Amino acid sequence: MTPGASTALPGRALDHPDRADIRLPQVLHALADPVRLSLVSALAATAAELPCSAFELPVTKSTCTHHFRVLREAGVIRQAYRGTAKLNALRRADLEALFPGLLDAILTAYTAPAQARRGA
Amino acid sequence: MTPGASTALPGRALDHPDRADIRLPQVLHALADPVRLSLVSALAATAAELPCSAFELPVTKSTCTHHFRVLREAGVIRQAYRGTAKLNALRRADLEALFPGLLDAILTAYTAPAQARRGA
DNA sequence: CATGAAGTACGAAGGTCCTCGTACAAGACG
DNA sequence: CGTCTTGTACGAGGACCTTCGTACTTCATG
Repeated sequence: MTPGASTALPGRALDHPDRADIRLPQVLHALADPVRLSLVSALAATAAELPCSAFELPVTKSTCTHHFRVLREAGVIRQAYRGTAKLNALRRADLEALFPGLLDAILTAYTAPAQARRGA
Repeated sequence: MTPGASTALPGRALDHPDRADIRLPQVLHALADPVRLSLVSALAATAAELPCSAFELPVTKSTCTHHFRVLREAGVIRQAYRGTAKLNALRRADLEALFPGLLDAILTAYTAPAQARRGA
């Protein structure tokens, strides 16, 4: 299942798509899920690397692993092991180079969704 | 003004979500499909209302109807009958008010996808 | 009226996705 | 070494999505 992607990482290695292999439909699909949208929003808010356990999600660990994998395989986040934890970080530079303004527009729309909806 | 184009349509009526009911995940999901992305791109390029038959799609009429319905129910386009034809138009103002910059970012990413992909 | 064009409704097949439970692997630590 | 934490792998169930074919409606026009 691992097509020779082993490098010099301490633990296991993870497959990430090259910047040139990131596709817009896949990114949009990855961000079209509420759970993943909240993950990405949390990552963008901290601007740091977070382990999976730092998120409070309404799903189980298995599902969490699944969502992180979808985000990673779409090219939205980068994951790296550090001990038993796995740190997650947004691929802001890659996304900005490929789709300028897209991530910010989505994060803005997600973080401030009420301005045009009601007076709240 | 076009006769009877404001309140009651001459033929059948179509359900459109209110601006306040447009949801980001649904919009992203609607735009995550290559067929629908091409539809939206074509609509944005002409900045006019187009009938369904104006698009050359690799799918049948039934599938085309389905995709237009997904876009309409997500709040991305507005549809109106005119005779036997059905005109489609982007809901740019609504989308821009709810998700500033989102549509432009997606259209830019879709229309000019090769600039940052050089060397691949 | 008859014909044709544009689009819809309905149902079906095949695939994908989200969620979960359970069993397991890798590292930290006493 | 034994145990705990963190996360994975695998499979299953149920829902949803995409695509199509066929029959149908609606409207324009000769």
